[in-house]
Amino acid sequence: MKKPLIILTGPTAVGKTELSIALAKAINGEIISADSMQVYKHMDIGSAKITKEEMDGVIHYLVDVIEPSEEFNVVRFQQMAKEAMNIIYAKGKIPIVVGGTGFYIQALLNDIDFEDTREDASYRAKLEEEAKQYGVTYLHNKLKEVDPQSAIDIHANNVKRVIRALEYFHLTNEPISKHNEIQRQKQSPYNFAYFVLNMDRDLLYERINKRIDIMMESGLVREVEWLKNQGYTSDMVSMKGLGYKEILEYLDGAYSLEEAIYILKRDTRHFAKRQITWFKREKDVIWLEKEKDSKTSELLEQIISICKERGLLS
RNA sequence: GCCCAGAUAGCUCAGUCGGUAGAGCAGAGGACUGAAAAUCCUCGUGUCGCUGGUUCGAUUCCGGCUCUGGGCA
Repeated sequence: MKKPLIILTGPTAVGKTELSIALAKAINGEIISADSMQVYKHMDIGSAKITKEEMDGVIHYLVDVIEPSEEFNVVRFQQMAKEAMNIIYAKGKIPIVVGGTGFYIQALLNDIDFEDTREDASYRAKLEEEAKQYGVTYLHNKLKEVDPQSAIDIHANNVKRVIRALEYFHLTNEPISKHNEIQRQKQSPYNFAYFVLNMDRDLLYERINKRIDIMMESGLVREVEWLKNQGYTSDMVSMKGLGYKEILEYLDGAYSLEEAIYILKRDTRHFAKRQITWFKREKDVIWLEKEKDSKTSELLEQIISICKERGLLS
């Protein structure tokens, strides 16, 4: 018998948090965050991290659990999220995965197998050096030799993914394209309902702009200054997050605060668009349209009735 | 009031030695299977301010008008 799993996602600033709390309370569930930034400690304002008050007693996993200097990625997410799910199931409750990182959700939902494909930092560094030295085409040609399918799928300019494909081959002697092909066939081991909350694009962009103004008022600059003073640097994955990257560059004098805010708003809008593109491609997704005057209770009703239809709730 | 410079894509601007135009940004679409808030790909028709004139033909040259900067009074 497949175990139940509810997913609630959507682009940044659409209003996932509020709805997720209402949902968790209504069905006595617990929340697992699928957010690549809210996992980090000390990064509260820029990641729009849920506060203790907002949680309102609902138990959250994977929020505020690792240091900004630590490595975090899909695989760690998957492991930690699975552990959290087991704890929740043991209590006889339903896990609700909430957050905007589509890749993480996919890895968890379809239980993608990453086991035999560790990363090799020194080999990566070597390839990065080669890309700099001989250009992106050189690396891409290298990939063409060992994994022609990936060379077709991955654009030469996409150095990160070219490197990952080469690294995969280096470690396993198998093309990553084959691995992807197999993983893509996977069916989810869960009885799930995958909700994507979305709204009119212009309205969403307005909310994003406004949210960033609020972040600035709440002291985003101070937060980033503090992180900088703690020794966290721009080469860390955590500091590449939206809000951190831009403010850090402002603090380093790359541009004025006004420019930094403009870029931050713009890049956050671009990010939201990419998120939507991701969810459009995912199968078995249930879109929830949030209108300007939608009430949380109405959206909640929709979610619950669909969950009941699918046998997730009685 | 006079002088000068502008007025071209949502914005900033380029350009057409007269044959109805193109960049950046914004915006849109897409990819993604151990960096994913990362990384990468694709997409440019708009009364060329209005109105007369010259011309086979004007966004381009000439005149007038309107508006916007700047200067002089």
